[in-house]
Amino acid sequence: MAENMTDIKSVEEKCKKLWEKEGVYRFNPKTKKKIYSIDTPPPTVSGRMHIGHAFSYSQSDFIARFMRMNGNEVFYPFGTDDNGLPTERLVEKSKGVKSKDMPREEFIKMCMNFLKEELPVFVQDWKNIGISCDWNLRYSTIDDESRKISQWSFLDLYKKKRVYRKDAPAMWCPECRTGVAQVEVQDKEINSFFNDIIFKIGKENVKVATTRPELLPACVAVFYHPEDERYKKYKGKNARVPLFNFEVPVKEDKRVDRKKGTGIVMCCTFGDQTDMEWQKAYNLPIKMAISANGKMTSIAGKYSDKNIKEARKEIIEDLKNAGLLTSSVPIKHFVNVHERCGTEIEFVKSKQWFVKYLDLKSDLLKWGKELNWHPEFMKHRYDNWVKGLQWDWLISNQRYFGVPFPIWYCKDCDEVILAKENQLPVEPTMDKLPVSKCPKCNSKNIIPETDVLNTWFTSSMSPQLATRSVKDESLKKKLFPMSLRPQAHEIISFWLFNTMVKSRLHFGKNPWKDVAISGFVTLKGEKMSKSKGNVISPQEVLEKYGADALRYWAASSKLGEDFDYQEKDLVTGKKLVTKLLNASRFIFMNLDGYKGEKPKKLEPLDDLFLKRLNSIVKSSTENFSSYEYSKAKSDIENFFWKDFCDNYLELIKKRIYKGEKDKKLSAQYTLHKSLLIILKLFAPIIPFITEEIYQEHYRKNEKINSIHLTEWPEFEKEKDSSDFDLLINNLSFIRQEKSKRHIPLNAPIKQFTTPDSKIILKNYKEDFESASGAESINQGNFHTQFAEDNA
RNA sequence: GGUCCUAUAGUCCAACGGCUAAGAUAUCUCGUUUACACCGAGAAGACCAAGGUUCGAUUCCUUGUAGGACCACCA
Repeated sequence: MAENMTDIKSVEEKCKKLWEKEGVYRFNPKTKKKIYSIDTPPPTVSGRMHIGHAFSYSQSDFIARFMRMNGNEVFYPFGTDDNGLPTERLVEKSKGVKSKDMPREEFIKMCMNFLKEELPVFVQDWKNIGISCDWNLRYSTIDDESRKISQWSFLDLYKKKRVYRKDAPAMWCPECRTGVAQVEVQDKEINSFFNDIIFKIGKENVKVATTRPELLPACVAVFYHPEDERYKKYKGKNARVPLFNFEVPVKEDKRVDRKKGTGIVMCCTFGDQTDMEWQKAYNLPIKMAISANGKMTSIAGKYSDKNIKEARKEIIEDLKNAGLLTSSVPIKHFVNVHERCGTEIEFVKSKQWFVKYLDLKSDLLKWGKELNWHPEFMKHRYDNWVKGLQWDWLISNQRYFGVPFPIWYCKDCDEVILAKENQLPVEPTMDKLPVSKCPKCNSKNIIPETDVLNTWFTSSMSPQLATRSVKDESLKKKLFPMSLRPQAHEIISFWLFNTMVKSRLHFGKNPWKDVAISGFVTLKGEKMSKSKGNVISPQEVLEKYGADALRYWAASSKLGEDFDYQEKDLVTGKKLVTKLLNASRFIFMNLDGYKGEKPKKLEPLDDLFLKRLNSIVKSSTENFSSYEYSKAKSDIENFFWKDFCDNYLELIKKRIYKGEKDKKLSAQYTLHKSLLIILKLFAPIIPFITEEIYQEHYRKNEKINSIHLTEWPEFEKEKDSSDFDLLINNLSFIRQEKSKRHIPLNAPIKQFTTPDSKIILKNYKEDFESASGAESINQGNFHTQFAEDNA
C-alpha cells in the first residue's frame, strides 16, 4: 500500500480508472431516489486550473459526495466556458494572430481546433483533484446545443420584449473593437497629466483643467458649480475652445466639484459618464471625437485618423506653443479599462442590443431573498449590485468567435427578422434566410447580424446548459430549479445575478434553491493574482502532496471565508493520509482470519467506543447537511486520530494480540466496523485513500463497487459515553507522571490510585491495565507508585 | 464615497454570553512500544482599543484602529 508519493500517485491513477470504468458518478435517470442537482459554473478556458478553482470546486465536491452517499441521486454535470472573447484572446495570444486580420470563418475554425486540443488537458486538472462530476454530462458553452439554447434565449426575450436595440453611447473597447458591459470594466491606476488649458470667455482667459485634451474638438459646453463665486459672472456667455476655435455655452451644474482642477470643467461627448448625463440633461449636441477603432474622427481636423495617445501628445504640444497651456502636472488617477485587455474604455455611439432589466430592481431584490444563501451575508453583495445598476445589460459584441445573434435586418426598413426556432443553432452570415423578403416592406435586401452575443448571455443559461441532455420532461422538472449553485464570491455580481435574470425572465422561477459561496485563497492576506505574481500552482501542490492532501487543505476553510495559503497545511493533510494507511494496516494485520462474525457479547470498552463513534456520525451528518464540511472534517479527524488511534487502539492492543476468544472477537468486530464507518465519514473529503482501503479490505464483503456508492453510516440517539473521557483522563494522568519522571510510557506501575477506580475495575480493568501498565488499581486520590519508589 | 467581511499564541485557524479559551504547525523536554519518528507523551505560548448592555462579554451593541473584498466616482 501507499507509503510515499509514487504510491500515492498510483493510488490516484487506480481510483480514477476505477471510477471511470465502473461509472461511479454516473447519473441514473431512472432513479427512485431524491435528486440533488448541482449547477457548477463552468470554468473559463484560459490557461490551466488555478488554486482558487481547486479550492472552490473541492468544496462543492465535498457536498456532492456527501449527498450522493446520503441517499440522493446526484446530478452533477461539468461544463467549460469556452465561448466568446476570452477564448478569442487566448487563441490570439497563443497563436500570435489577430482575429480582425483574417476571414471570420478561418478564425472561428482556428478557435474550434484550439479548443479541441486544449479542453482535455484543461478538464484533466479537475479530474485529478477528484471532482465527482458525471463526465458524460459534459458541456461546452460554444457547442451546438449551447448555441441553440443561447439563441432560443434571445428569441424568447425578443418575443417577451425584453431585448431592444438602440443607438446609444456604449462603453467601447478600442483594442477589442467591441461594446463592453458594465461588468467587464475594471479600474486601473494610470499615469497622466492634469492640464490647465485656456478658454476665452469674451476677452477674459479662463483656465479649464483636463486630463484629456484630445477631446477638445468634441467639447459642447463648459460647466461650473452654481455657487462658485469665481465664475457666476460668466453665466449665459460663450466660451471659445482653444485650437479648434469654436464657441460653446457656459453652464452651471451641481455635479461640478469646485475643488477639483480649476472648478471649471469641459463637457465633451463622450468623455465619461457625467458628460453623457449632461448631454442628456441639457440636450447638448453629440460630437464624436473618437471612432470605433480608437482613432480621432474628422472633427479633430488635422489630428484626425491619429490614435488617441498621439493626438493627445500633439495637441498638448500645440497648446504649449500657442501659450494656451498654463500648467501640466503629472498625476496618477483611476480610469476604467476593459478587464480582458486593460485598454482604456471609451464611450462610442453605436447600435447595440440590450436586455432590459433596470425596471426589475425591486423584483430582483425579492428573488434574491428567496435563495438560501450559505453563508447568509453573501446576499449583501447581490443586493448591492442590484441597487447599483445603472445600465441595461449590453449583450452584443462586435467579435467573431461566439454565439451569433439569430437575426437578420431588412436593409431598407431596418425590420428585425428572427430565425425560426427549428432553425437553431443558426449562423446568419451563412445559413438560409427564414423568409424570402422583408415581411414589412417586401424588400429582398436582407442582411445578417454579424455581432455575436456576449459570453455572459450564454453562460447565464447554465441551469439549462447543464440539463440540456435530459429529454424526459418529468425528469427535467425535477432538475429545475436546481438544488445548489456553488461558486466563488467575486462572480456574484455577474454570473449569479445574470443567471437569476435569465431564469426569472424565461421561466418565472429562481434557478436554484441553495447557493454556496466559497471564499478565495490568499497569500499573506492578499488575493492571489497573476499580476501580483503571488500565485501557487495547484498542479505543483498535487505533484508534491497528492489530491487528498489538497482537498484536505480546501476542507479546512468554511464556506465564504478567505483562507491564507500555508504549505504546512498540505503537510498535515498528507500526514493524515499516511496515518489512515498505517492504522488500517495495523487493524488488518490483527484481523487475520476474521470473517465478520459478531461476538456473543460486546466488551464494555468496545461498546463504549461505538457509542462515541455514533455521536461523531450524528454530528458529521448534521454538519455536512448544512454545508459545514470544515466542522465535520475537523471532528472526524480529531476522533480518528485522538480517540481511535491514540487511545482506543492502545487500550485494546493486548486484548487483540492475546485475548481470550470472545474478548478478542469483540475487539476485532469493533475495529472492522468502526474503521469502515470512519472511512465513510472521511470519503467526501479524501476520496482517494478511503477508496483504496475500501477496495483492498471491504469491497468483497460489502459487495458495492466503490466506497462512494455505499450508504452513509446511520446513527442512533446519542447515548452516554462519558466513561471514555474518564478513561482517557486517567491514562493521561499516568502518562504525565511518567513523562515528568522520564520513565518510558510502557513501564509498569506498581500501584495506581484513582478516584475512578470503581468504574475502571468494574468494566475496563484488563484494557486499562494493559494500556497503562498499572499492576494494581485502588481507590483514592490520583497517585502513581513505581517500583523504584519503594526504596 | 457606499456596502460587506475579518481582527484570538511566531504562523494558520476554532469556540451556544458562563468551568482551565480548542486544534494544526513551529519551539522546548522526554519516550524507540509486535501500525506509524510522516509517531507518542508532556511543557510553554493568544482574545486589536475604548465605551456600553449584563450578575457575568473573547462572544452582543456603539465608536475607533488595522487588514481585505465588492461597488461607485475620478474634469
